[in-house]
Amino acid sequence: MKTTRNTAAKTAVLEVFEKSKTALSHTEIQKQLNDLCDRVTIYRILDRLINEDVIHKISNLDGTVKYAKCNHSHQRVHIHNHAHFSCENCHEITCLETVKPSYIMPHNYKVNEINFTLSGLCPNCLNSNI
Amino acid sequence: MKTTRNTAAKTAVLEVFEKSKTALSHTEIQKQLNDLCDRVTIYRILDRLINEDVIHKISNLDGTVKYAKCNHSHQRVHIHNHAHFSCENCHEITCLETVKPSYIMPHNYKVNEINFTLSGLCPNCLNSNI
DNA sequence: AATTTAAACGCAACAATGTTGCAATTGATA
DNA sequence: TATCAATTGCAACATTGTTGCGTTTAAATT
Repeated sequence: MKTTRNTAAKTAVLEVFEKSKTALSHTEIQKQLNDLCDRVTIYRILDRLINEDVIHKISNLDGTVKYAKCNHSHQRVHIHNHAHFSCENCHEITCLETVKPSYIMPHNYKVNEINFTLSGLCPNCLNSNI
Repeated sequence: MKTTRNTAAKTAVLEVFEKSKTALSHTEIQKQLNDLCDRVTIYRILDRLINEDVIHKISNLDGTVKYAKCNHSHQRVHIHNHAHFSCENCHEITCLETVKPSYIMPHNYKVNEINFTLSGLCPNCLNSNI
């Protein structure tokens, strides 16, 4: 079995996630790291963190991709079935841990994963009277 | 006001959509058109068709983007709040027009659009005993 | 049918995002 | 400390999408 290592770059990426309340894109992470490591290294760290179930990947409506820390629900099988909110004004993406959609599927489909993303105005931008 | 024209390329793109039951990516459309027109032209046609509310854009879980014909619900405001199903085996994306999620939002959010994508196995692949 | 003109097009160039191969470096273990 | 596989940097490449500009063309007007 392959082991995983704690490197300076990985620690730095994790710190960036700890400090952020919202989901981050690869580019945003790169800027915050301030050239501590290569662009490619960040991609590989993100891949590892996803495999380790430390972060999860979010595909936004407009095609952009972001990453967010997982709230450790101590379950054996970790499914990200919570919703994400994408603000049209500030472009921040937040996890709505409490929002879980209910729905009725047609027969003959096997659902393994769901992605529920809402977009509009977040509380911050709504209050700013945009 | 700007007018819109019926060009050979646009007609061909529409025919491709008519023939397809599933959502299509830009690359898939290009292949089916068999170099009838330029890559860029397809992008511009897709943009126009979205503006005309003839097709809609779907961002998949894995970050890929596809387009599908709109089922004309003769409403004044056209909102695509139906679900999409993405098959993990054959990678086809289909619109689940009948599936609409219900959910409860926290206060202070203004929701303008929702994206509900489910992934797993479609009926075809489920029956094939993958 | 010929003229007009803005929409649509092709081409080239560019930007953003993500991937791969490989040699060099480094963390963790013995 | 020596070892060795995990990790990294670098270069190169692939894919996807955008922009500018000169040319072509649909369709309305004459």
